[in-house]
Amino acid sequence: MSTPDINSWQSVQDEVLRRIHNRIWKPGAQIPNETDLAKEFNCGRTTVNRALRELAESGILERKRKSGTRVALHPVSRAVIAVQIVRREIEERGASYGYALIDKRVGTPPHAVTFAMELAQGEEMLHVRAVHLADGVPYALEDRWICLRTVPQARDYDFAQKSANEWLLENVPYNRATLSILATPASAFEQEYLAVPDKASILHVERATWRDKGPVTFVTISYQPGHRIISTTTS
Amino acid sequence: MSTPDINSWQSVQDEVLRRIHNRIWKPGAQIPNETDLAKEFNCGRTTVNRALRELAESGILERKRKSGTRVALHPVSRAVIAVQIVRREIEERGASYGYALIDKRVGTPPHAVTFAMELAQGEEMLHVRAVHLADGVPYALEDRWICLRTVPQARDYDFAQKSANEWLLENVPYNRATLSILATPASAFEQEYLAVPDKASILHVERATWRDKGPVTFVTISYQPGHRIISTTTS
DNA sequence: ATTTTCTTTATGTCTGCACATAACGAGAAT
DNA sequence: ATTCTCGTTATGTGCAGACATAAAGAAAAT
Repeated sequence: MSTPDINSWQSVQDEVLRRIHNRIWKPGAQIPNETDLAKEFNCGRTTVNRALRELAESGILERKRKSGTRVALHPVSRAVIAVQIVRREIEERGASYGYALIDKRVGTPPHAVTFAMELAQGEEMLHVRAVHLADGVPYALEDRWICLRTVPQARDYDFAQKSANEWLLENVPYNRATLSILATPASAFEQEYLAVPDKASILHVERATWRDKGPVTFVTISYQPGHRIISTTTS
Repeated sequence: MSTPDINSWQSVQDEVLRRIHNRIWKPGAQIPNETDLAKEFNCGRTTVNRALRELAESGILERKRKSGTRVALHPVSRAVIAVQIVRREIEERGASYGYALIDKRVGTPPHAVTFAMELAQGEEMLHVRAVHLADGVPYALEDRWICLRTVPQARDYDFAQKSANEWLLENVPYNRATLSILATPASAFEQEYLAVPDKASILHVERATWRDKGPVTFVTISYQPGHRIISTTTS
């Protein structure tokens, strides 16, 4: 064989990627099966399997039993964004973190919220709003609805010191989550608490979480104009 | 053992997740090592390893050689967004796809572009602008700079029929990519071609790609107001 | 006390082998 | 021709055993 021993799953992956990038294996074309590749690379089939499995997960290859493996025609690359507590986000930028509770009250959530949480209307929930500060300047607004049926202990917790963002993460585990990113002009509320001009363009991240079948919370994080969400590179 | 045989990596993962959700294993706490878990679940260590490895990749567990495995204190959950060609995006919504080239010319890109592509200034690049239509209505604008040094064949390609988006993906492979999401008020250009009112809030996705060391392209996709980027759920 | 070296431990990976499972396609039964 | 059955094939997964490697902690040397 011209290729020297390629006997780590990482090096197999590298070689496969090289062949795809160099069009030795063209988009849509089938590649040799695992057994043959293992023979060529002089390694175990398990090793080849792991290399190819990961590439399939990342969308570069398409695999089907019996049919074999082919190079994806229109690779759907997956951009991964890290979702973490806002305090961490701010601290990672090297800024000092500050937090202020705006209000906390029980009420009936608007349609948009019950819809996103897959709930019928009318149920009372806890509404918590707060502002996260970076070096004393408003960095993001948190507008959160907490389901009191799933998280009754939230009613009595005072969110003045610790943000609901952190409190929930530490105390209420979740199973399932959705995330959605959108842009809107700044609302009057956002204008006031983010201290931005009229009609500024605000980036929002909406996130709903569930614990088993029970809805936990729905939150909108609204960032200062100019904020960017940056994806860590994949493939 | 109280637990019946758990001998697929998927079921091991489920059981581990169950214990984390039920606080049997608390955030920050160490969990038994692979060998012990394999014994308890009556399966091979390989199986446990795969289950735990995946959970570590998804940020739920933190693993370190010798130290062992612990439940992440502040899990950084990873939201995955699918990045694909705009035509597919539109077709998946059940709309008919349309495309129109706005202009194509050679010029010097602005600072923002050369910065994102990690280039010095002054190099001439191909600037292509186009609009993608869903059911005849503007869906997104594509504003793209193509590096003629890396992709010289782009100069002579006529982007009137096929969008640069698709042409590049089919003809110029890339290794590395960055992605960034932001919101801005609609520019005059966007107002005109997206047919939106003054000061509308536009969601942009910026993406730069490289082939080995060579910059390939930098593109901004600007969506209609109200557009959402939705993440596929992870764990 | 500080630094260096060694041992121990848990994870990381590779291997060969086995069997499970999806799915294509040939051939039989209708 | 259509439907059904079944063998073939490639991927998916499980296992035991082995060695590699990072890293914490103990022991030894300075």
